[in-house]
Amino acid sequence: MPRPGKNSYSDQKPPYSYISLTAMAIQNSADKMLPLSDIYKFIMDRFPYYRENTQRWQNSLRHNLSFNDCFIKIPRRPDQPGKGSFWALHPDCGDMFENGSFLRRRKRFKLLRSEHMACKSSPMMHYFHHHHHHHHPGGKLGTASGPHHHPAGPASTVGRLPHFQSYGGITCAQPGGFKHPFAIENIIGRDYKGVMASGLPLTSVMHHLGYPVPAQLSSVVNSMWPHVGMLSESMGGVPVPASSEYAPFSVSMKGLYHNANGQTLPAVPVPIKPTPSLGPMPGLTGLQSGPAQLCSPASMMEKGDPLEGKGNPLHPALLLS
DNA sequence: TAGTGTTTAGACGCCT
DNA sequence: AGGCGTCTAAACACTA
Repeated sequence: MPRPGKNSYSDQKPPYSYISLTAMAIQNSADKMLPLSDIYKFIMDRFPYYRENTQRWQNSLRHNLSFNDCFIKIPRRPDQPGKGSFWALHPDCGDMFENGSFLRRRKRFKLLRSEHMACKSSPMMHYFHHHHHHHHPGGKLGTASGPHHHPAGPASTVGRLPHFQSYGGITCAQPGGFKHPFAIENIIGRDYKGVMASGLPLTSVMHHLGYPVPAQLSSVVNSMWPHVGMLSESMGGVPVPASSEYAPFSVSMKGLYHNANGQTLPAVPVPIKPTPSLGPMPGLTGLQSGPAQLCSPASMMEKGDPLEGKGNPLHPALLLS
């Protein structure tokens, strides 16, 4: 049984899918969003295997970003020039992975067509188009590139909310607090909790984009995403739910409502996929099992769990520490 | 021009 | 067998 060394992955392919690797990179960032180049960088820094054949895997990675609904594109602010957009995790993608492990993906995160349509024509979009169109001189808000015929789901940015989708990955709650060895927290590093505790995925992105978030948004949120009503109401001043900590893969609810200075922030719409079986805020109990809709970071191992088949895999935490 | 983003297509393995 | 998820390749468009 080979024990992991610092460079254990140097000559072999890490047991993570590109989705996992991308999710790791994004989760590891302070703002929960990264430009493509930084995602590349993260992967190459952590996994020497990917320092070669860059064209191949980077093409695949880009494909995944575009193809998978769990990744959302966030436009750059005018004062942050550069190539490409930022990429973040869809707040509803958390449950993709089992036990918070990046080695196994529970299910594919996919927006429904109706959700794409709803997003596209949402009043929220109108709001932001109206108030913040200046952020997009190019006007390319998600390249609406015709009908989606991809069998596995629309890959274009149609229906994505270029501004709003940027909650930058409300991370995933892990029911029961179980820390899978391949969980993001262990994979990325010890400061993960600190990052998560201090970061405001939603608001940081809002700030990043320079958007004011008026209270009137609450009503819009309620009309668009009734299932997040609790969230919007809470953000309007109602105290946050008692169980506001969702370790290890979650963001404190406080983080959603308060900025770094402890100020209460207004509502921010979170286009969480409607899930009839869930409560107002999916996964807020922190004890959910089953079809939780919280963002559980990923664990992706599409080709079987190495814990089962190939023996105990190398512990990523040992690589990253 | 290089990097970025989208889309299509084929192949493979796993699961039901 | 069929569905699904992933990987790879490639073509193409857009943009800094």
